[in-house]
Amino acid sequence: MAVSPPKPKDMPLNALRALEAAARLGGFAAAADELGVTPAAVTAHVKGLEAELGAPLFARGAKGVELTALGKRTAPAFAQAFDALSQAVRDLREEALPQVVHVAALPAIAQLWLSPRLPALRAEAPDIAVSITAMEAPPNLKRSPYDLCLFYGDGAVGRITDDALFPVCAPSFLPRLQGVEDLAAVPCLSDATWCDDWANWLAVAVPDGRVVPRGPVFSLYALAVEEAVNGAGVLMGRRALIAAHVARGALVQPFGPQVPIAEGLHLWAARPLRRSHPIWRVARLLGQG
Amino acid sequence: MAVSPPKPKDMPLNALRALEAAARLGGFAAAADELGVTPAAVTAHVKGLEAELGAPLFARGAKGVELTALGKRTAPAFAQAFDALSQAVRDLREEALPQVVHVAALPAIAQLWLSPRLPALRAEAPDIAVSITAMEAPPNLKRSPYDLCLFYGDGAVGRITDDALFPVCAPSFLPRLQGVEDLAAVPCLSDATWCDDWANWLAVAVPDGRVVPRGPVFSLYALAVEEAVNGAGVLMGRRALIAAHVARGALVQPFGPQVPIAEGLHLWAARPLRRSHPIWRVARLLGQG
DNA sequence: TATTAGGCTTAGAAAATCTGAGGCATAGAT
DNA sequence: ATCTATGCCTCAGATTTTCTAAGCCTAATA
Repeated sequence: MAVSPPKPKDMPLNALRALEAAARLGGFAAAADELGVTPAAVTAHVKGLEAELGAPLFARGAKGVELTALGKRTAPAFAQAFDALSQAVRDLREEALPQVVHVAALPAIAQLWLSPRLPALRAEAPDIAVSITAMEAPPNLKRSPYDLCLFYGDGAVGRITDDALFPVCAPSFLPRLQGVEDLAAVPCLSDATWCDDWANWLAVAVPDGRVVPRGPVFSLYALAVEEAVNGAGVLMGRRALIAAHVARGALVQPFGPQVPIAEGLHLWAARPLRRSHPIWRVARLLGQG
Repeated sequence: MAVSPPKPKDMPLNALRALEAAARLGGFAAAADELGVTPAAVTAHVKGLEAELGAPLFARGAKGVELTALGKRTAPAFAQAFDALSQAVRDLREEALPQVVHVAALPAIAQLWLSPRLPALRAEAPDIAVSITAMEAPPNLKRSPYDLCLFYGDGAVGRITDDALFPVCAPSFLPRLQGVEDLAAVPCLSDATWCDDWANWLAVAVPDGRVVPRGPVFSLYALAVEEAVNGAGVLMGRRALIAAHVARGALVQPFGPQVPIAEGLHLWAARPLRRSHPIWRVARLLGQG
């Protein structure tokens, strides 16, 4: 029976967060990814909790981990608590700096769609600073410090614009593209993550389907666009992203139809907002632009 | 505009906890005490948050700190979130080890009142393990991993027993105590935290009040009791705590009245419990004993 | 005027946390 | 049946966070 200060240490908060993420995402690797650490760290955290608890929270299998009954019963409470905490942090940030709006967007969208609209945004709302972070996938808004997300998606809510595919090239490149069949003879630029765009367009434009496009692949769509502008080849363009270049004549459509795609640009916020709120104002200005 | 992994680090959880505690308790020193760290650590945490936030959360004054308007607005959300988190941890612990009940008690109560009752408790509920932690002040049940608290208090809810003061000594010491006035001539044992007990009893027993007790002071009441049993002097006893010694004849009351005191033994739980719950069973068994 | 209480600062120490490399086991593919 | 990919584990060492200790400062109190 100890007397004075036998500090009954609580469980470490970071370990609890790891547990929560692993439980919610169904795996240590996914949790590690969300938390921005290695899976080994998550392993260690969960193991520490289980050791202090004296009972396993996950059943380990070769195909991954699964929550034990104990974990299943207790995990939701942690999710809620951390949600509340994240929300509190977001509110705190916002109260402290109400004039900064953090936008998360796909790199291509950030550079090709959002960037050209920023001057107008600044003009309309000079009091608001817009900070943009590019990332491959939409963040978990409940856990990340972003106010708005701008990505491709396929619902109706939050849709800003639909999109369509069509080939484009520099005006100087036009002579080399008399018809669709010329595609087999010129470099066909494409993006690594949208590698299906060519096939999807060809399926409509050349249903007989004997044209197989070849050409360099870029990991950044904006790079491919730049190359197309420089006359490096023909690009399968996404209307929403190359509209500015087309409008200014830097890119032209040599032939063929515009093929609508299921996904369009979507903009959404972390939560409902008052109409007077800076985040809401930015969303409205972007949605109209 | 960074591209891939510009990890937008969240605020550190431990710093947020320090902020919450400081806001709730109204000072860094108090927060440090609750968290079991030095005030310097709390200072650093809060300063870190303020730096990242770009706005002060506390107004520093020489007499302590006070929340700024920003802090006042945002602190409650953190308190709620951490409450939820603590509750989740408590539930987790309980689900994992439903048969262990953690009791927090005043050292004197733990040793002199609770300890003698443990054998009966074990007999009645052999499936439950009772773990006891002694501490000077009741813990914040919302933030500490204790299931039951056993301390002196003065309400009606949760009261187990009232208490009263009267002098006691070893039977071998009786000859030296013919009357109240002899108190001035013998060692009067007392406890450091209950230093008023002698005065309170004398105020009733000897209203004229010319007796001034002198004698060793102990930081642990149980030590004073032990010394009294060993014939070292006369102790101002608290009935609830020395009942066992009196019953077995190790201590006797030489003279004078029993003076009721306002505070009695109180037992309370962190939250409402089902009657079948181990914690509830322990509480009931203690409340009846 | 001394004392006390509460907070700040700094440098250094301690502890938590993370990484990186190597392993193991299973599932599905060749 | 063997190969490959996935997902997790372990361990040692590195890094970062967090903490302490000691001294200073200010305002209120005695």
